Amino acid sequence: MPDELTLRKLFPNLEDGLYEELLQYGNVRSFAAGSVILKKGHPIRSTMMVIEGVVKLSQDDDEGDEFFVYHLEPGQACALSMVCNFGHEKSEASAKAITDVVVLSIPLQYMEKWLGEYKSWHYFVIKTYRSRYNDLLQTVNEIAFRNMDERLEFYLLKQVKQFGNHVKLTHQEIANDLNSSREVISRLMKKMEKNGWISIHRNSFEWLRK
Amino acid sequence: MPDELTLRKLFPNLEDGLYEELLQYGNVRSFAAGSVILKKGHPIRSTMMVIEGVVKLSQDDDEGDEFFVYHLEPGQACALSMVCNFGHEKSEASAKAITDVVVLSIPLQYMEKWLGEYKSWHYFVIKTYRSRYNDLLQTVNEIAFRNMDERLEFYLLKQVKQFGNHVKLTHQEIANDLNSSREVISRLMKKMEKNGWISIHRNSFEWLRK
DNA sequence: TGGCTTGAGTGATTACTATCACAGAAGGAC
DNA sequence: GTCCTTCTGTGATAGTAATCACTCAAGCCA
Repeated sequence: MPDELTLRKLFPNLEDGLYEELLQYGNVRSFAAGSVILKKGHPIRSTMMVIEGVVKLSQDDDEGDEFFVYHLEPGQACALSMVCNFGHEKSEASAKAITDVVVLSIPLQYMEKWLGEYKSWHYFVIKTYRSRYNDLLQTVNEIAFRNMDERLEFYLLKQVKQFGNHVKLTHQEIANDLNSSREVISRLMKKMEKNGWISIHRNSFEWLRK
Repeated sequence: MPDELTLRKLFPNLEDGLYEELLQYGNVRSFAAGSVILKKGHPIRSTMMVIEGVVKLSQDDDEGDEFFVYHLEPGQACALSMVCNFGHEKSEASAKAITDVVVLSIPLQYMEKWLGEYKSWHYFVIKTYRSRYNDLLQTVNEIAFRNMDERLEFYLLKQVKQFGNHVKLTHQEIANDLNSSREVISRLMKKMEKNGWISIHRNSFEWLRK
């Protein structure tokens, strides 16, 4: 359960009154590691501000494949769930709790109301969009121009940055995130291990290279 | 040279005073078809609102390859050039005039000033982000999950939607936009022609399918 | 008209990735 | 320990796209 001090640390530079309203009208919601927060095709009724844990955003296709787009960490908010004040669109992507997660869920009417009342809020919203937009651009870059070995390297580095040198992921999970196949990932990681970049364990790997 | 009426038509629902300020402080800039409006790596000093013509946004890699991301048409604005009020970032992408283009260029200080003064302006900015964000998500979807034949079909349809049934593009240009090669595009388009979807001319093609 | 440039068509080859088919290893359950 | 499930490693094969090497066609222009 977040208090005002936590909010101030995670989401700095908002107006005083806004912190109070966030606490008053936001709903604290917890998700266990592995659970689905937002599913493709479902309507979005609130904005998520991440308080604790890591949320994985994926782009889904019609066959149920999930393509990793980016992580949200504490202090970040979901851009997808900010679009809906202008319509009642459905989610194109899905969000999943990777670790245990606590979010502050802001009902859309407040989301919109505060846009008019708090300058810091609309800066926050715009900043959120900007960050997620840049993340997406980088993703486009990688899948448009890079081969699987480079994409895997970028991907693993993102995981290491998020979870530390020892990352718990199976080859199958990595393959899903990159829309590839387990065998391909297995081979490429074996090569990285031979080069001394990583060491491979069951269900996890360790990043060795500086 | 746009007048207030034109602006009102292209960018509806802004406040009265804002139209006047747009005309007063925005700079009208024209670009000939084919010229480069914004280049990767250059700092962004203003926001572009498209008045006339079509602007192509591309994501560039380090080797100079350009990957088509989306079109901007009259009444739209460039999300990329809206990020900079929070820093002095450089462009990750490039913008090119496809037809003769007229844009209203808004210096960043006004861009930011109006965010505080005009509610309609920050809605406009957020709406712009939202649209471009969704465009990007669709792009990710296509390159992550689709084969070249499907991506080509999507691509050609986007061109047709933008320029009408008869589109002037060489196979080489299409290949560049999709980060593919001329021969591949040539073969796939030949197949589409055999299926009666298009007819191929020198420097152009025609969309036949309903 | 003939040369020249640019764009398009097509076969052959190569590279990368996906898929199939297993074998073997690790670890939990009993 | 033994069984069983899950994860990983690896060869063989197939499919898609990129690259190479040409030929041919269209249109300019002198």
